[in-house]
Amino acid sequence: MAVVERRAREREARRRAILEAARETLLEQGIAATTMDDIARQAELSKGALYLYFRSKDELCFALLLEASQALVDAIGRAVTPGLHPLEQFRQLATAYYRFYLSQPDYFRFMFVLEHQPYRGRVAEELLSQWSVMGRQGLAVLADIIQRGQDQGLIRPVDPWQTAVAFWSAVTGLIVIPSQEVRWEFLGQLDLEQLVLATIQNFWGGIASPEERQQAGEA
Amino acid sequence: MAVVERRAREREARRRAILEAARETLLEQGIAATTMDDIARQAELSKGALYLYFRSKDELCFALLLEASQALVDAIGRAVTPGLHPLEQFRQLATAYYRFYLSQPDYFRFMFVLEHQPYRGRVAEELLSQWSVMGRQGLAVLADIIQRGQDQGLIRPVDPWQTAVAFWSAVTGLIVIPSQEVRWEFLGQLDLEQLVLATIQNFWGGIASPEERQQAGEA
Amino acid sequence: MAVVERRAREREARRRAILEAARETLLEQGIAATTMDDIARQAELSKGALYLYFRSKDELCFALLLEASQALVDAIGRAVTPGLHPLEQFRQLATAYYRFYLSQPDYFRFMFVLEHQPYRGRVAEELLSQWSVMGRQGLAVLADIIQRGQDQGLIRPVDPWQTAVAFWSAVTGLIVIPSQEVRWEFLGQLDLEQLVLATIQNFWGGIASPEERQQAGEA
Amino acid sequence: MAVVERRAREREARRRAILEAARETLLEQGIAATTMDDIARQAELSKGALYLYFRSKDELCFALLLEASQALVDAIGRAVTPGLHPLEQFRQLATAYYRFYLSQPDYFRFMFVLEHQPYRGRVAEELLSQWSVMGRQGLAVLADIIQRGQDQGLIRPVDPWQTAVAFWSAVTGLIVIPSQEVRWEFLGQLDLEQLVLATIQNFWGGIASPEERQQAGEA
DNA sequence: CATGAATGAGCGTTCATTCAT
DNA sequence: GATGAATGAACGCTCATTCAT
Repeated sequence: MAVVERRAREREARRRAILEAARETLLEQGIAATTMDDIARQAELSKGALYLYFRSKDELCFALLLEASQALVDAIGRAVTPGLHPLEQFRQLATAYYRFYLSQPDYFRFMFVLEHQPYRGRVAEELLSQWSVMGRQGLAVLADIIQRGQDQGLIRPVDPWQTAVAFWSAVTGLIVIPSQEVRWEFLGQLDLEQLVLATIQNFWGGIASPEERQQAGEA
Repeated sequence: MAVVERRAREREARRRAILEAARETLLEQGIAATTMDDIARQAELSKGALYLYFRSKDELCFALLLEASQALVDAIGRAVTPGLHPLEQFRQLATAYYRFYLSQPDYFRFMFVLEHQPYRGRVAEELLSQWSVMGRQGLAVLADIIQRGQDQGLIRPVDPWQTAVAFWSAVTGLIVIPSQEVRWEFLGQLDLEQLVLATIQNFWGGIASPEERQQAGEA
Repeated sequence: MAVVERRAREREARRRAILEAARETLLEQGIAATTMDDIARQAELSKGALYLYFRSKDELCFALLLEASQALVDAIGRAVTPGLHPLEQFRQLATAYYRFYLSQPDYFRFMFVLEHQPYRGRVAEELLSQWSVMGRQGLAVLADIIQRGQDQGLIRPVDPWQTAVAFWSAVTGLIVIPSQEVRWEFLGQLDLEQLVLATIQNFWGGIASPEERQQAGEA
Repeated sequence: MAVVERRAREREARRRAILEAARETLLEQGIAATTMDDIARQAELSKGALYLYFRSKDELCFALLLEASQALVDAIGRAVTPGLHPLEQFRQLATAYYRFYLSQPDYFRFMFVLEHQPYRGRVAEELLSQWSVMGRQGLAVLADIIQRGQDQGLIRPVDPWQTAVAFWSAVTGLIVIPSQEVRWEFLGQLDLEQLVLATIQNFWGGIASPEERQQAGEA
C-alpha cells in the first residue's frame, strides 16, 4: 500500500506547488487582477488541473490565507521561550511578528491588506473553522502572556483577550497601513522598526502595574 | 440666469446621490463584487447616467474615497481647540477620530479596508493630488500638536511626523482590524472605545518627557 | 410673411452649418468613430438640436454625401464648354474631376471610400431618389460627350453609358485606391496627376475610331 | 505524439471555419454592423471561443483581409506563364484578376470596399508587415511584366511600378465601384467583362512603344 | 491524472435617440 | 426653437468553470 501513500504525498506536493505559484502571482497582481490562467501558467499546469486540487478560485485564495496564517502562528509559537519573564516574552512575540513581516512582507500584506471577499458561504465551512481555530490559537499566545503577567502581579487588571487583540491590531495597523505605498504614498518613508519597538515599549508601559512601572522607571 | 445656477445645483445634488448609492452598495458587497448596474439600480438611474457624472467605475470609487477622507479631515480639524494643552488636544483629536468611526463606520471601513486597486494611472491625476494634499493636511494636525508639545517641553524629542504616522496607524489598525467581522469574527466582541482610550493614554505616556510623565504619574 | 421666409432662410443656414461641422468631423475621424456629440460640439449646438434638422445620424451622413455629390456634379457641368470638340470636352471633364479631388480630397474620399452602410431603408426614400437622379445626371454629361463623339464619327461604336461608367470607375479607382494611404501605404508615393492624364489619353485612344486614331497618331 | 499534430490540425481547421463564418456575416452586413455575437452564431461557437483564435475583432477582420489577399496573390502568380510574350502575360494577369472577382466576388469586395479602419496600432505589427509584403509581391508580378516588356522594346519608357499601380487601381475601380449595387444602383447592369477586356486593351495601347503599337494596329 | 478547448454569464463602457424644461 | 440630462440597448471582451479526450 505504499502506492497509496506515495500518491497522497505526491498530491500534497502538487497542491503546495500550486499554492506557491498562486502566492507569487496573487501577491504581485492582487486577487481580482489574477486569473486562474495566470496561476496555471505560473504553476506550469493546465487550468483544469487547478480544479483537481481546489474547488474554486475562492478556495485557492483562502487556502493561501490559511497557509500564511499558519506560518505566522507557527513563527509566533516558536519565538516565545517558556518560563521567561512576561515582558521578555512580550518582546519576543512582537519581534517575531515584525520579523515575519520583514521576511515575508507579501505574505503579510496578503493576509491583512488584500481585497478578500467575505468568504463565508463561498468556501467550505470546514476551512472557515480551521481559520478561526488558528487565529484564536495565535492570539492566545499573547493573551496567555498577559494572563501570566497578571498572575505574577506585573500587569494591571485588564481583560487579557481584549488587551491582546488591541495590541495585535495596533501593531498590525502600524506595520500594514504605512506600507501600502500606493495609497498612502504621501506619508513618506518611515523607520518602521523603531516605531514598532517604541509601540511595544509604550504598550507595556500602559498595562504594567504601578510597581512594575516604577521599577522599569528606575531601571 | 437662475436656470444655470439651478442646473449646477441639481447636478451637484445628483452627483452626491450617486455617491450615496455607491456607498451603500460598495460597502455591502465590496468593490469587485459591485457592478455599475448595482449602483445605478440603487441610485434609481440608468447605468449610462452614471457616466455623466463619473468617468469610470474607478473614478467613482475614488471620489467616494475622497469624500470620506474630506469628511474625516474636516471632523478632525473642527475637533481640536486651539491654545489648549497639547495632551488635551491629543485626546480631542483621537476622540474625534473614533467618533467619526462611530458615526460613519461604513465610510471609515471604505477608506481603510476595502480592496482599492492602485489608482495611479486609472483616475485623473488631479484627483490623486487632491487626495495627497488632504491626507497630509489631516496628519499635519496631529504632527503640529506633537510639535507644540515638544516646544513646551511636554514631549520627548521624537520626529513629529513619524510619531504622528505611527499613532494614526496604530489607532486605525485598532479600530479597523477587529471590526472586519467577516474576516476576524473569531475575535469576539470588543469594547473598542475603551481600547482606543487606553491606547491614547499609553501612547502619550510613551512620548511624554520624563518630567511630564512624573507629573502625570503623581496626578 | 417675410417672417416665414426669414425663418426658412435661417433654418437652411443652420442646416448647412451643421453639415459643415459634420463634414470636418466625419472626414477626419470616419463615420463610425464620429459621434453625434462630436458633431454637435463642432457645430456649437446641443446634440438635441441636430435632430431638429436631421432625422438621424444616417440621414445626416447621407445629406453630406448628397451635398458632396452635388458639388462634384456641378463642377463637372460647369467644366464642359458646349460646342467644343468632344476629345477636348473629354479632357475638360476629366480634368475637372481630378481638380475636384485636388481641391476637396476629403469630400472625394467621403464619397467613395468611407464606410457607408447601405442606406436603403435607413433614410427617407426621397433622399435616395435625389441621389440617383444626381448620379445619373453627372454620368450623363460624360455619356453625352461620347454620344456626340460617335455622331461625329470620332468614336467607335460603343455603348455610351457603359463606356462612361467604365471610364469613370477606372479614373475613380485610380484616384481613390492609391490615396488610401493607411491601407496601401506600401505602394509608395505616386504622381497621380500624370497617371490620370495618361489614363485619359489611353482611354480616348481605346475608343477613338480608326480614322481619328490615325489622325491623332499623325499629330 | 500524434495527438499534438491532430490538435494543431483541428485548431487550424477551426480557425478557418471561423474565418469562413466571419466572411459570410461581414460581407452581408458590413464590419461595423456585424457583432462578434453574429459571427459566433454563424460559426456555431460561443463568443468566447472566437477569442481563443483571434485577439480581437480587428484582428479577425484583418486576418480575413490577409487571407483574401493571399488567395488573390496566389491566383495571380499561378496565372502568368513564364516566358510568354509580355502582352500575353498582361492579359493572363488581368484575366486572372477578373476571374478571381468572378469566383469570389465577396472576397474581392471585402478587400477593396468594406469599411476598414486604419489597422495600424490595432492589430499585431507582424500581421501588418505580412500584409505589406504580400501586397508588394502581388504588384511586383505586374511590374515585372512591364519591366520585361520594356527590356524587349515593346513598352515605352515608363516607371514600371507606377504604371503597375495605375493599371491595377483603374481595373480595381472598374470592377469594384459599379458592383457596389447598394450605392450605385442607378448605374444599371453593366457588362463588366467586356469593360475589363477593353480597358486592358486600351491600357496596353497606351504604354506600348510606337513600333509595337503600329504592329498591333496592322494586326 | 491531466489537458486545454469551449462555454456563457457578465462586465464596464458607449452612444443614437428622446423629452421635460 | 434649443437644451442637455437621461435612457437603454448593445458592444467588445473576460474569465471562472466544465468536460470530452
